[in-house]
Parts: sequence; C-alpha cells; structure tokens
Amino acid sequence: MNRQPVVALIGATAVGKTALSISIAEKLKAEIISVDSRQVYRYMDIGTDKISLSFRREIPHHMIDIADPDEKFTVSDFAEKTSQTVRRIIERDKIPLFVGGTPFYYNALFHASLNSELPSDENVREKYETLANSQGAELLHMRLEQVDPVSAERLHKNDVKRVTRALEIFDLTGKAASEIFKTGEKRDYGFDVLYIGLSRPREELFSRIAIRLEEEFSSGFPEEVEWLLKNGFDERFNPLKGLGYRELIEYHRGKLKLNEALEASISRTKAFCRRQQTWFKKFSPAVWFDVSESNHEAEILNLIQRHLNGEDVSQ
RNA sequence: GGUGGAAUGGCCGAGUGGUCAAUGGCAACAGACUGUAAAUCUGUCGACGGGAGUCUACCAUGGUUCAAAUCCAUGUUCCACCA
Repeated sequence: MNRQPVVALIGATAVGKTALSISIAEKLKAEIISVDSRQVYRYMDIGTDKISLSFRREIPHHMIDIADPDEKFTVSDFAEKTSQTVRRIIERDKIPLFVGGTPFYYNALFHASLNSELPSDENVREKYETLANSQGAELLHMRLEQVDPVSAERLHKNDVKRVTRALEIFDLTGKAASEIFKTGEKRDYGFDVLYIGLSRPREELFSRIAIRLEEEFSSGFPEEVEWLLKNGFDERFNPLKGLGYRELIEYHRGKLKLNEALEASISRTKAFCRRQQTWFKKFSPAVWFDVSESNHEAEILNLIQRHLNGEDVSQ
C-alpha cells in the first residue's frame, strides 16, 4: 500500500506552533488541519487560543468550530473526519499541514491505534459510573477482574474512566476489551507522517504559559465562560472541564477569586504540558527543533519538502 | 515594657516521648493512555546506595530520659493582645 506522506507540526502548548504554521502554510500553499481536541468546539475561542478569523480567511483551517460544546465528539470522529478532509485537500492538489497539540488524536490518525469496531453506549457508561460513585472504584475494578482479567491487570483501580470503558465494551460485545485490542482490525488511514517537533527549555515554556493565560484572562476569557454558562454550556460537558474553563466556571460560581482561578489554570496547564511531552517522546519519525533562539523556518521548510517528495529524512 | 502564642522537609501544614525521614496539600519530576484525552489515572519526592542499610534532619545551644520534632532551661526571631 502506497502511503500518503504528510507532515505534522507538534510541540507542547505555548511553544509557538501557530505562528510558525501560518508562515509555513503561506510559503507551501498548504491548508492547516488543527489537531486540537478543544478547538473543535464553537464558542470556545479565547481559552483555546484559536487562530483569528482574519488568518483563517487567508489560509484554510480545518477541524475548528465543528461541534457544539454539549455535543459528543470523540477521537474516532476526529480521525474519520480528518482523514476525509485530508483526502479532499489532496485531491485539490493542496498540501495538508497538521498542527496542534493533542497527542491522542495524532496517535489515532497516524499510528493505527484504534480498533475498527468498538461500540459505545452512554447509558451503560453512566450505569457503571453511578455504581462507582455509590459503591466505590474498587468494586468496579473487581467486576472487571471477573470478565476481563487482562484489562483489570493493566488498569489501576482508581482509573474509573478506563475501568468503566472496559466494562462497557464487555457489556456491549460480550468480549473482553483486551481480546478485541489484541485480535481486532485496526483503523489505518494510510498516512506516512513526519513529525516536526518544536521545543523550548521547559522554564521558558512555563513562563510563556503563564503570560498567555494572564493575557487571556485580561482580554475576555472570563466573559467567554460567562457567556457559555449563560447558554447552558457548563461543566456537565467535558469540553468545559478544560484548562481555564473549569477554573473560570468556579470563579463565576463564587468558589474561586479571579486570581486564584488564574493560578490554578496556569498550574494545570503546566501539568498538561508535561503530559504532552511524555506522549511526544514516543512519536516517530520526528525531527526536533529548539525554537527558543531561532524558529528554524528554512530548515523546516526544506525538511517538509523532502519528506513530501518521498525522501527519508528521519536521519 | 508586660502577658500569651508560634518556629517542622522547596512552600503551606499535621504531628505533642518510642511504631517518625515525619499524615496531608502545593510545587517539582517520571510515567500510563483504544470513541470523555485540555479528560482520567499512577509513581517518585532529605542525602548516599541496586538493595539491606548508613548518615543528616523538625530555630539555636544545653539538659532530662534507655529513647525527644514532641518534656525542661536559656537564647534568637515572628505573631497577637495589654501598656
């Protein structure tokens, strides 16, 4: 099978992906695919650091503003929709440029990590989460041990979400999730990705995170969350549990002062930044550039061209 | 000047004779990740050592005791109240 070469610009939050992506996309005449689990939602603009509309008129951006915050939108949706979008871009003789910081989504898109057939059912899920709440996480884990000991072994008993999901899969299919993972068919979208990683010393990353959040907090982020709440988009919906959103909801509910919400948001974003880096370490092939001194644009453009021409550039 | 209270590991903070290298939280660091992923979860966290363990630690000094972060004395600093 002939794999389609594509390029993804990765890196931790606030490293400077967006700025560079615009410049590169202009020179390459590329269209940008946002790989960002929160930018897919409408009305969540400031807190997700979404690119401005004026830029979006210059360069087409995909996978932004495609769902409402109370809508279910999953990795699977992302991967399916993105792969179709990319096919269309390529048919138009344009170049897709992946840009974003959601490692899990890259994993689904480029590493054939998802199984083809995996059902899900809100009701079953809710049933188990309720059970965990009333009877404790341990009980849930013990149940899993009975139907799917391999998954139970792998999953920590406190990880209620994953234990729930494993039980959900068993209920819906009658088969152990671990078994399906092992033997089932994977979704391979046929891409041959080259990751271009942008990095900075962590200290610098952390201070950029703080600066960015301070700016967002003083330029409309609290009001954005107020608007969302007023329109019924609250913490019941997962997107609103995101960085800054969760904290600003607590601010609007009077549980946190504004500066406390800011501090908490900064802390949680730093933790997220570390998690992203843990994922990215395993992404390959990848070429990393420290962009704290220079943005390495010329080198990056060159690498991209070569990879798209089918050369092996992963050194 | 008087009276009362407090000083604990990077920070906050529990501990009031042995089971204490010291609960917990934060920060920091490492990690897991199959349709919620900016979600969810785990581990490490005084120093040296692979480990058994050894050493240094709860403001300072001295003391009581088989044994002190915990008791006593003195000193230092801080807080509160009264002058």
